[in-house]
Amino acid sequence: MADVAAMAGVSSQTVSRVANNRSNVEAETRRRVLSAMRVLGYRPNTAARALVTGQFRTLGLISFGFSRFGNARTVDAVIKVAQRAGYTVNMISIESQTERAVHDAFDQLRLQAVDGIVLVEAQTLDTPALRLPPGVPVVMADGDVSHRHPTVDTDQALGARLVTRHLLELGHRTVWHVAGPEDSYAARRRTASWHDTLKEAGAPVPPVLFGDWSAASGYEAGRHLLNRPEVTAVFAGNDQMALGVMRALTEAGRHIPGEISIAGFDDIDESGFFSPPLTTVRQDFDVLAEQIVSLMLGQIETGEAPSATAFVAPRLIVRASTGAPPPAGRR
Amino acid sequence: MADVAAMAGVSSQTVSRVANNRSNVEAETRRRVLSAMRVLGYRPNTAARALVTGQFRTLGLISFGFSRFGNARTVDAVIKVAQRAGYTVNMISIESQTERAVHDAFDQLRLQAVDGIVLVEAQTLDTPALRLPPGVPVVMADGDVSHRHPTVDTDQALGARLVTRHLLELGHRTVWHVAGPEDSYAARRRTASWHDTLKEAGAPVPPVLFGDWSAASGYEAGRHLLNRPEVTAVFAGNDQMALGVMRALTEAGRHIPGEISIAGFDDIDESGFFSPPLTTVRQDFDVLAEQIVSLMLGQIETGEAPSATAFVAPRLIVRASTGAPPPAGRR
DNA sequence: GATCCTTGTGTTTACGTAAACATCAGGGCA
DNA sequence: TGCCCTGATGTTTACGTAAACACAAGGATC
Repeated sequence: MADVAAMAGVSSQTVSRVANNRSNVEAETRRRVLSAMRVLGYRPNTAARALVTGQFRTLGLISFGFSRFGNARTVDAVIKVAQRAGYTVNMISIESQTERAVHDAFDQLRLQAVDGIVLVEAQTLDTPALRLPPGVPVVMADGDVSHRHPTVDTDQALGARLVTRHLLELGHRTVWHVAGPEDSYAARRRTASWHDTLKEAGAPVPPVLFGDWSAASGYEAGRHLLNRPEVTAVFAGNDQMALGVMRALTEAGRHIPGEISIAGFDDIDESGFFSPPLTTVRQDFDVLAEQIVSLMLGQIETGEAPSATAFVAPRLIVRASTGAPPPAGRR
Repeated sequence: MADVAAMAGVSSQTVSRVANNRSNVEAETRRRVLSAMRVLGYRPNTAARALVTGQFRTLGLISFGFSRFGNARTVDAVIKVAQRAGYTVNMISIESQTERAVHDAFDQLRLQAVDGIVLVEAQTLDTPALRLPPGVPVVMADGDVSHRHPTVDTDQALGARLVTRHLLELGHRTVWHVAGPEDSYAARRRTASWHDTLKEAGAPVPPVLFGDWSAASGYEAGRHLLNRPEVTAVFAGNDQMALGVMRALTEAGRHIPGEISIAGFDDIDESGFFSPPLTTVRQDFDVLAEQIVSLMLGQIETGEAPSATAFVAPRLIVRASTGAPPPAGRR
């Protein structure tokens, strides 16, 4: 920086002003400084800048691996949006979802000096009232709304309602449900909404089967469903479990959707090519990420935590895995 | 830090020594300082530390989105290994795979001050001899070996060989291939190895069909294959394309593996639950990540770039989508 | 017993930047 | 004409840390 100042014949402070795009620099001076910067290949030192300003233009992101489709997509989208806003993303991936692990991750990020922290899939924590160390802006993605931090999430309830209604409208007497793990807030909301939608429609509410989001757990659930000849429609908490259910049924010679209709949630890239292609719910992760980052930047700038909760609407994608129930005689 | 020094009755330099775990501090003094640090909730300021040392304990990672299974798994594993080594990972996600975009990402990471940069799936670049700005250690994951940077990758050739041989040994006269995009180095190596394996076995080499890794492109390829009654075995470049091929065949009433055998590459989480479950090749991303990070840290410490190329061996996973060819009469 | 090395500690300094304050020239206004 | 305000720029300082150097005390070596 000193070299640039010398070459341009100005003080280092003026160079700083140009580097930060301040207004009060004469056009001619600015031009000289910029050209000197280019010639010398000057690039501002982030560490020194951060030392003075206390700002790092970096966001921390804590996530629980990429195996859940929604997590991977959310992380990817947040990174891209943050980049556009001139922020870099510092990632931490946690194996176990204990409060302790989250705290450690939090500590590490604060050591690494980030301006704010995004917590993806925060709901799977032991403690619903997670106490995070104060002093850093936080935004929860896909988290429990009761938290004291701003939260952004897909409208899980709406998604589950869309699927359930779709199946009822096809003529099914009721819809069975393979839920995600009980400690997942997203899973709980999907399940609650499925339950409410059935109630509203006056349909009987069958017992819930629980899975863990994996295709294997869906397969298990599917094996159970085989013993219930009255089942004609199944809503799985995500596409992987739907795939597992389909596999179990197909293996047993059941025809989908002729005998049983199956629907999922997420619309992973492969869903359109399952046998048969899967009816599911698509989330808009790009919009989700926009909201997350904008809430975060707002907090960083104002220093205040809005208690806002933003919901992003999902969309029903109808494919070949759902259809009318078989005629009563064949059940 | 000054407060800690005052409370412990030592100089700030001694506090610094304790914080950095230097040896030359008396046990008693160390104890006093540590307790003072705890009481005051002291945490070292990364920016100041980086300003002095020029080290950030941060790795930059450039990746092309998470849609490719291998990328997502590699990124996740690298993050976890880096964390264990006390490094944080700063991620950049690029949409288009042009040299220009990579350069921009590189610049941004250097601004954010990282100690080294990992480039995931570097092979899809326009220029095989990518010229990266010097001065920062680089490790390529899944990249062209001809580059001047150390590279770590799965042994793609071995994987393709395992699948192809497996199919030949089942009695198939030859094996068709749905390849990944031509600009992908991984795809090229899988294809080349498939080709060589057929040659070695004296089997005829059918024309290659190209896809873009997506299930949709696999479906396209599958439709083409339907016109070729002589096809009894297909090796798809990844599991998604294999799924697409299976979908096309199933739709047309073909039985897998009774009439046609299908194999993939990657072993994505869902592959075991396709209809039928998919024979495929599993890569060990954890080992891959270990190698990447260790090569990186080596470079950072010594300042020298080893021209090493490390290959990680994959493993064949045999499931129900492959079997003996149909008897000649039924072909 | 003198010299040297080692060990534990303190003092001074530099890292590169932006904030705070200081200065100076020129223009508007009474 | 004199005052004050504004805009462009320079000067000084602080940010929190670790490196470099200094120094004292004690033990080992000859």
